Amino acid sequence: MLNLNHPILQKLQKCHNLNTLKQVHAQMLTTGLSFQTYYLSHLLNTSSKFASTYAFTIFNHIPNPTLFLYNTLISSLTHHSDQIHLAFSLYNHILTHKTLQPNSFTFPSLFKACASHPWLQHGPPLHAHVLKFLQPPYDPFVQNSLLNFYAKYGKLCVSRYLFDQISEPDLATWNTMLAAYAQSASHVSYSTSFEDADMSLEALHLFCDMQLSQIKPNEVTLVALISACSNLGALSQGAWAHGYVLRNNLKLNRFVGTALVDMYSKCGCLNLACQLFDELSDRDTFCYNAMIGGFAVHGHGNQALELYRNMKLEDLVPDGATIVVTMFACSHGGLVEEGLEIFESMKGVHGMEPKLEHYGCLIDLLGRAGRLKEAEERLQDMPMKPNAILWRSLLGAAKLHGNLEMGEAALKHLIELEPETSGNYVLLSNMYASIGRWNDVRRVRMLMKDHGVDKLPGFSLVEINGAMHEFLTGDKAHPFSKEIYSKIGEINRRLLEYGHKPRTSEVLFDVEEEDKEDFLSYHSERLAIAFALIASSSSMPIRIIKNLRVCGDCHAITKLISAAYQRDIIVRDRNRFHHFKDGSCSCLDYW
DNA sequence: TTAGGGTTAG
Repeated sequence: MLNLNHPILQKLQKCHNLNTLKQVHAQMLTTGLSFQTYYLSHLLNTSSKFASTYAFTIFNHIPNPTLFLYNTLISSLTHHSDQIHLAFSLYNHILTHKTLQPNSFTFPSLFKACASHPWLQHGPPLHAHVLKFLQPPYDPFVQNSLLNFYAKYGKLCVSRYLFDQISEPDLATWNTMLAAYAQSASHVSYSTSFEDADMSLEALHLFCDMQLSQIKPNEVTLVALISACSNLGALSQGAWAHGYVLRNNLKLNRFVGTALVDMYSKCGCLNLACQLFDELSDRDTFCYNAMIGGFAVHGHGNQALELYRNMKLEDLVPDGATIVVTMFACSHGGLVEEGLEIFESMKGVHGMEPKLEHYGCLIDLLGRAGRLKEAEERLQDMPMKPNAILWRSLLGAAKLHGNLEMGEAALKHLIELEPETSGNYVLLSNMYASIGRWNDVRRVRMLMKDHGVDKLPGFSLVEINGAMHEFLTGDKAHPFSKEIYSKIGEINRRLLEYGHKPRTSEVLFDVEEEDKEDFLSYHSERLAIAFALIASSSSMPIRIIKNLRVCGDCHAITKLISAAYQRDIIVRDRNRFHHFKDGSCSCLDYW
């Protein structure tokens, strides 16, 4: 064991600059090699960047470093993103060394480093080295770091292939694979696409497989499972996972807690999310971010701001994500001045440099509030190149406030950046349709055709008695299809009595008025609502999850249904939640 | 000495 009372180590503890460290180092070189090895590992275990940089300098003075020493130093260097290149240079030392070659301890930290940009490309060649230098069966640490790497590299199928090769996966291996599915799904976006849903469903299936094996889940397992439920909006399964934590005496630590707060919020149960958040004992910035984000997507701007201010009372410092969710809350709550103040405070108060996503929030904040000119100016003055999300935000604002010229300009940039994304064309096309410029609608349709773009099919999910039912626009595949369409007829007749006039301008195509009305009637969320009205208890709120944004007509009609049928309807669309109750919506028509 | 967990603009 290392003697921590050794005078050189005592001096080392007091070193806070390079000059004093150099003096200590000179003394260290007078000691034996074994002491130097201990000394280095001690230095590295402090995990401070200063220490690992200095250890690297000292390392170069050691005549015959052992593989143990190389591995220790590589691992330490990979903990700091700006020193990863040093870790790889040491790895190359090993490769060129006459008598050394990498072992099972060398690879895991390197694969961890490869799991993030800009080191992703280094992963596959490193995998080849594993095959060259190690003998199967491979060490579980190496296998797990490989699974994790391929998931982050965007090759989830390779992770799964490697996972399937492992005859008896251990706890960490199950957890790695589960987390890979859950993270790949949420990573794409907050929306639910077919692919995201598939990945989250796969996580749920994998958890079932795990239960059939002899491996008992731990907190890490449950975090992945709960995240998958958040992505799917699967409340029953998420609540079951919460129950699992309690039944099995797993710790409700801040990881599990944050995942649950996020899950309840993304499944539409903001009250449960709040209750859980209040009960968490060791909250950190992540917990706050999840809760502020929850208030934000449910349209509770003031509560989000209150929490943002309160986190300082717990000595917690906001990070980049805190700013994003809080500005989102301001943007969707019409709290423009408050949002601007937070953006300005990033640099001034918190010493943070705004990133692309923060400018995104800023443009959305100004644009949504109708301050289009300012939004455009801020976009032009940004220190980095605007991405597609930013232009789409400006396009959305231009559409909302009827500024065609700005919309057209934004679309031009968008098509350059994302020629294959249908949503961009649809936004502009709807803008033309809303003012009856059908020739322009046709022109956009042609443009879509030229670029080989198809309109993304809209779909909605609704949970009835624990089972998820899926509907596409105009879908007739459901076993109760006949009843559903007949219910839609009844709803339409009833809403006419409420004075509803369909907003046919929302239909993308130039068709006869009556046909347009039909087309609107069969948007996927209408089918889902009609089915829920038939199949669920009248005392239960209807919960819908939609992959696209709700169209203006569906939004108007859902408000009326909530009054006419006295049902609370909660819709999670691509961006946020809409709580329909007694004829109005929580978004205050500001979405 | 080495692997697996929560939040984030449209």
